[in-house]
Amino acid sequence: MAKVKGPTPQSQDFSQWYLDTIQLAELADYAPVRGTIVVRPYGYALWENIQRVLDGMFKETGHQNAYFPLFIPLSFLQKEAEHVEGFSPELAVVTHAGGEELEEPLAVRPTSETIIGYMWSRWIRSWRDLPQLLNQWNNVVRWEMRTRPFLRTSEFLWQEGHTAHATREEAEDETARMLGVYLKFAREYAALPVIPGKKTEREKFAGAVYTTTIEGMMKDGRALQSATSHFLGQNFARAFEITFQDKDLQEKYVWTTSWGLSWRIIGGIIMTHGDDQGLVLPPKLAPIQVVIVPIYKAESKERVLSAAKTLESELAAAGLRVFTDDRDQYTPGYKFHDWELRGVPYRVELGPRDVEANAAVIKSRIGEKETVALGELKDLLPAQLEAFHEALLSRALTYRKARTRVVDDYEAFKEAVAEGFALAYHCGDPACEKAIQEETKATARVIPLEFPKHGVLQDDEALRETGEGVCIRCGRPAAYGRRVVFARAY
RNA sequence: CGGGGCGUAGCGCAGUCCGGCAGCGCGCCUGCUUUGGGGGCAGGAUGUCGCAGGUUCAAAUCCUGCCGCCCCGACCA
Repeated sequence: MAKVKGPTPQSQDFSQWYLDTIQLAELADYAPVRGTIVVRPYGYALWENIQRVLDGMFKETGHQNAYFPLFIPLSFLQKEAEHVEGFSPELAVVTHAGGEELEEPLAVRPTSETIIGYMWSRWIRSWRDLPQLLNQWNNVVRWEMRTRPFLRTSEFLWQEGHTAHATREEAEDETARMLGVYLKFAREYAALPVIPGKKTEREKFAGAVYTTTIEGMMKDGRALQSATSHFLGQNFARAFEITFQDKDLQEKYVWTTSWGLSWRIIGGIIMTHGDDQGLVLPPKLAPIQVVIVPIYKAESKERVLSAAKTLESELAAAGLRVFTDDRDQYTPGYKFHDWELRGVPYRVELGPRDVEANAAVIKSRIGEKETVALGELKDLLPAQLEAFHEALLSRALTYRKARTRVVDDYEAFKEAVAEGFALAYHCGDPACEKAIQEETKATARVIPLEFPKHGVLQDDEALRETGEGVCIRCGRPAAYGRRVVFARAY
């Protein structure tokens, strides 16, 4: 037994566990500039899988990718009142270039509504130019005061979708449709049981009419906003004069939406599924789904490695992302720990005894070892990975439900948000929300809603209930006609 | 911006009080051996002691100034 190389236990210090795990699993490392990170190959492979899946879903819903510039004239950000107020404090601004002071400072984009709005004002003339259904994969910069890898970094990677429509109905429909895409991605690929719904006025996007969101619960009971889809109304259309001539010959402002998902979702995956051994990755996104660890002595090395390579080819042919760890300098035990730390869903151990018996030992990242005939693996493992996904999703949902409490008095509310989610009535007054935050550190995370047309449904009966009540804090009549999810958030 | 802490090998740290050969663990390199849950033995490499100045025969250590990072708070789609 040698020294233990592993993350700080979750129970001891969850935040430290998170930071340790990212470093030890080689997902990312700190970069020289405060708040910036380097995404290492293993972490980037995870991001690429996220990109590939989501990009396919965007294309299926009719969107096209484009690319808008990193630099935006500072004046653009100032055209929409709420937008400028929301983003000014965290803007990075370029004042010098080419050895000279610039005539107009350039904002490094914190998001692209403004520059896209500007371009649309030039491109859109007729109702025939609508809808515009665009997406871009890029980086944005927001100079946050406190940073944390993946969750809040000075620069981050994401996708931002932007659409423009002829009617309000169409734009609102788009907003709900894309929330549905994110919800599907979260549940069916990332195994994250998230709660869909609307943000309160206080928590909405700066410049939106309203913001929809999916909110997840991390293993420490805190909430993570995992993606957002905004209905922007005509706010940006008016700011940038984006108009079109409609069928009825009238000149009208377009209706726009925007929606985004960032690498923060990686943080969500880590903190939802991980354990004291390290990462646990959902199989559909895992860079490596199955790792083969060959076990041999000098005399059996050739036989075992040959069998491992044959198996690798078979599994790859069956569509699995498989890797054979034939590093000679490490013992099998070391490799077991190493791949568990990296969250690989399934491991196949292949030694002389197994090769002799035409079998292998398999072990799920969250289960026990079992012996299986070699020939069965290519059919068995894909089914096992599917089951693994379901196990992660249901485990996380069970956990969230256990840490969610329906509360009707403020003391119970305080206890609930110290541990997880509180479902409570609220008056809807932003000042009251602020007071709650000051008194409990909790904020309104989401008003649970469903949009059945787009598959946006709750996974917990308690989130579906409607009703009238009085505000948990001030006792005034409640808004929204249902309970709101409150929690401490990342 | 307020409060606290830390800068010494790739990483984690001791040494600083009381000035006197630059250390420990892990990792890394070489060889032999080992390999079914983080092996063993032997040998080896690696330092602008955050930066600048000062005191001294002598500074990681004392003095002065500066810089950076981390944590807590404020801030934050």
